Amino acid sequence: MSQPALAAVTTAEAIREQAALLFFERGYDATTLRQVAAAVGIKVSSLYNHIDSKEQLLLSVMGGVMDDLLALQKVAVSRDMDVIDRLIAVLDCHIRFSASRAREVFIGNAELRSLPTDARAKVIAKRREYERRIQDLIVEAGEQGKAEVLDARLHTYSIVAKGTHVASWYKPAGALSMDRIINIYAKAALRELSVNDADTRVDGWPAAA
Amino acid sequence: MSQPALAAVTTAEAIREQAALLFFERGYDATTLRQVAAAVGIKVSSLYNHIDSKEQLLLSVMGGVMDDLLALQKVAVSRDMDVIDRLIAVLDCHIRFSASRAREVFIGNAELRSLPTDARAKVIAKRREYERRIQDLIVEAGEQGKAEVLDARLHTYSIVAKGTHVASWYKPAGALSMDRIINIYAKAALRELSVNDADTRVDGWPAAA
DNA sequence: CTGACTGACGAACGCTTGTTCGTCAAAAAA
DNA sequence: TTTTTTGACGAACAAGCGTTCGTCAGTCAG
Repeated sequence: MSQPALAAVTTAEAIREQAALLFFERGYDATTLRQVAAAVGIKVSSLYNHIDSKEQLLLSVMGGVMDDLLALQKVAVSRDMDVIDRLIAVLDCHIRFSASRAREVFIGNAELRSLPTDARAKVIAKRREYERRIQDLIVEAGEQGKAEVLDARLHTYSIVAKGTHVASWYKPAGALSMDRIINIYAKAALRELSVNDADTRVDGWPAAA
Repeated sequence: MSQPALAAVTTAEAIREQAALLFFERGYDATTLRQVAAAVGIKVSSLYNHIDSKEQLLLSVMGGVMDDLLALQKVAVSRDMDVIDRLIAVLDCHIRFSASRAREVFIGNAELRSLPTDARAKVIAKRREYERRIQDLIVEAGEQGKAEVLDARLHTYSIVAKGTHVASWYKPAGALSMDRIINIYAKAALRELSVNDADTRVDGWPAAA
C-alpha cells in the first residue's frame, strides 16, 4: 500500500525486488533483513516463509543475471553476419543490458565478494567466458584487416568498463536516452578499434541498409 | 613480525595500510575492527589509541585520494600546450593514478555510500570537478576541429570508466605493464575522439618530439 | 630516582545482527 | 463442516559488532 507501484504479484517477488533496491543503494552487508522486511511491509520473521537465508537471498537476486547476459550475447554472436556487424550486435547487447538491468548488473559487480567462494567462482567463470567472446570477435576483426587492434584484452576491458560504469549511473528518466547511449558507445568502441566506416555502420543499426 | 614487509613506520600508518587492504578485498562493512587489529598485530582496544572510530578510519583511508588526483590533474592541464597534448597529459595522469594507487581509488569508488552524508557530498563535488575538467578539454578540442566529438559527457564517462576499471584489476606484477596500459588506453581514447594523429602523438609522449 | 606519558591489553558494555520457534488467524482442501 | 496448509507475527536466541574503561608495563624527561 505504502510501497511504490513496482509490479510484484508474489510476496517472494516483492522481497527480491526490495532487496535488490536496498542492496543497490546501501550494499549487501549494510542492508538489514529488517530493512528488507519493512520495505516489503512485513516483519523479519515472516521473511523466512519465503527465503532460506540472507546469503541465498543475495544469490537469488544476482542469480540469473550473468546467465541472461550470456544467453543474449550468444544470440548476438550466432547470427550469420560480417564480423563488424556481429561486434556491433555484441556492443548493443552489452550496453543495453547494462542499462536496462542496471541494478542487478551493478549488484552483480559490486557484491561478488559477498558471495560464498564456490558461487563466486562460478560467476567469475561465466564472466570470463563473456569477455572471451568479445575478445575473440576483436581478434577476428583484426585478422581480417577490418580493425586495427592495439591490444585485444585492453580493448575488451574498455568495452566492459563502459557497461559497468553505465550500470552505476543510468536512470530511465535521465537526460540521455538508452538508444543514444548505446549508439554513441558503439561508435566510440568501433572508433577505438579504427574500424573504417565506424560511425555510418552504427547509424544503420539494427535496421537493414 | 608476521606481517608482510609493507613499509609502515608508525603503528597508525600500519593500521591505515592494513585497513585499506581489508576494505579493498572484503569491503568496509564486512571488515571487522578485530580483523584490522589482528592484521596489524595488536588487539582491538589498542586500535583506539590511534583512531577515533571505524568511520573516521575509512575517511582517513579514502581521505586525500581525491585531493591528490585533482592536484595532479591541475598540473597536467595547466601546462602551456596544444589541447590534444593537454588531453594526453590528463589521460596519462588519470590512468597512471588509477593503477598506481589502485586500492585507494577502488575503495574511494566502492565505499562512497559508506560515508556519512556530508563527507560523501564533498567527495562527489570533487569528482564532478575532476570530470568537468576532462569534459572541458574534450569540448575545446572539438571546437578547435581537432576532435570529432560525439557526446562530450559520454566520452568523459568512457575515460573515467577505464580508470575505475583499471583500479579493480591492476596488479604491479601483472602481465600488462603500467606504461603499456597507459599508452594503449591513451591511444584508444584519442581514437574514440577521432583525433587525427592519435597513435603517433601518444608514442612521442611525454618525451619531446 | 622519580614522575609523567605512551600504548597494549582484558573485560565488559549496549546494541544489532541473522535466525529459530510456537502461536494463531485466515484461506484452501477435504 | 472439518481438516490442512499458508503465512504473518512477537519473543527470544547466541553471536558478533563498535566502543569504553581501568590497569599496567615500558619509555623518556626532569
